[in-house]
Amino acid sequence: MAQKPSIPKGTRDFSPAEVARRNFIIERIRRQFELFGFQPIETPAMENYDTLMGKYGEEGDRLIFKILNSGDFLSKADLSALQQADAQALTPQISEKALRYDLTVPFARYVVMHQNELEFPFKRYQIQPVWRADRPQRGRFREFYQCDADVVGARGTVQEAEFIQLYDRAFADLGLQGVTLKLNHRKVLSGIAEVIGAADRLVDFTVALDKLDKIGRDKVEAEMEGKGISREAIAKAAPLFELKGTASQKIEALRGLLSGSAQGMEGLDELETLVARTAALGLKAATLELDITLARGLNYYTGAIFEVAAPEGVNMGSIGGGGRYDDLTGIFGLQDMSGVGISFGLDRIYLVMEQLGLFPQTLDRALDVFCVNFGQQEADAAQQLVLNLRNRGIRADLYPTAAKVGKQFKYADRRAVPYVVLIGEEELASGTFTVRDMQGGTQDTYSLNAWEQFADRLQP
RNA sequence: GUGGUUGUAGCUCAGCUGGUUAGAGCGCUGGAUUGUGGUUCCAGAGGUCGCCGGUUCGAACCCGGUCUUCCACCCCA
Repeated sequence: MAQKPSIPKGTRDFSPAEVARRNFIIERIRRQFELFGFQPIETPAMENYDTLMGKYGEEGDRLIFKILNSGDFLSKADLSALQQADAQALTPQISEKALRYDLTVPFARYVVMHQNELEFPFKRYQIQPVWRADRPQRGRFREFYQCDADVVGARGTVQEAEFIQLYDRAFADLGLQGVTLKLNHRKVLSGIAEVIGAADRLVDFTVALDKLDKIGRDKVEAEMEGKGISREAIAKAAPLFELKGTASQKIEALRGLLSGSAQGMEGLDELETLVARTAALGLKAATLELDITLARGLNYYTGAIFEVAAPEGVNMGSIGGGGRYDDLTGIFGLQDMSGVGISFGLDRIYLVMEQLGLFPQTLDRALDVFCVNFGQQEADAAQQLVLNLRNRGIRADLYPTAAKVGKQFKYADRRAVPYVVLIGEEELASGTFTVRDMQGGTQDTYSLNAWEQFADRLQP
């Protein structure tokens, strides 16, 4: 009995057309990464269990794919945890590796391990798959690609401004107009929590605030209260719910609220600098928006926070995100190494571009010239012609068998080949080949010796 | 992790309150057309009804479990 084939939940196969489109996105993003001075690295699909655990919060730990040890792993384990059905205690006993959950923590590990070989500030980019044991949904997979660019070893806001430009150029290069670059600052969030007297409830406060767009002010306030934030504190935060206007106007309004918080004012100064610099440099495809409700990755971000929203009308979670983390390498023993980075979510960008019909049609064409096979002798001549064309950089192929001509034409049609070459008995006798323009339906004849005339027509 | 949803031919889907041989369109194969695709006509192949178990004289249909899909949470790219 044949086994019914399947792949794990949340994973996908990619067809030739899909790979061509994914590569299109990757190439454009990579081009911008390199134009901005980033260098590529790659890291293993698996990291040591201890490298990953505890870096993404409790929720993150749950979503990390753990790899079962090989061999007779039970004999080495302390099985009391198994008897008590305590998965949390048992897992480290039987697993010492895990699949990469993101590209940032492996990068931090890389920087610490290779610190003596690196030139700081070190600018790296990395385009690789990551794995999360999440429940799949549209735009949410268990295996997906991230495209990250990070800089470590430099402080200041110049780099943040660079990343805003990088985002914008990449989306412009992809032809994806209308994305929103949301900007916030961890110090501003901390400052708010400080001045309203809820500094110890920072995460609960920001997580609730983050839902403002989705559930509205009343429910946000109710959730804050439910998390133990006092009514008095919530009342003090009222100006947050009424922020309006341009980024500068919002910053002005926040200065009033945060005047009692040194770090809050520091965050506002940085945001103001970033907004001003971005205004001076200009944006091609994206708009910058100050969003005080943006609260992501608070486990390690310490400065500016970025998130990218798809163009309006496209139902998709964030298609990118990033921020500054002052001490990510500290946990691996390298202190005072400030970093800042951004990430592009390849799979979500793909879905957005597909929905908006932004992929170039030429991506569907994998072959420029297709040569019909009429039999042994004709095929010999055809093969030589095909090789000549390939040497010119033209994608050309010869059908492998002398199948019916109708069938071969149908094949060429399916593969969207623009030109079909015929070298049959007649052509062979006269030393020529016939070219059919599949779109126009016209046919021309060239001498085999003058094949470059045909090549010139394809590549003027 | 919580709650819901989906699964029938390669694809998109019909299939009544359980009842004989499970259908359509598209696609596929062959032919009309032994040197011409995308149009047309004719013929044909193709299905353990996701999987396991249960109820029943009888299950694609009812029940339980499981896997999968999609959705809302949680969280996130």
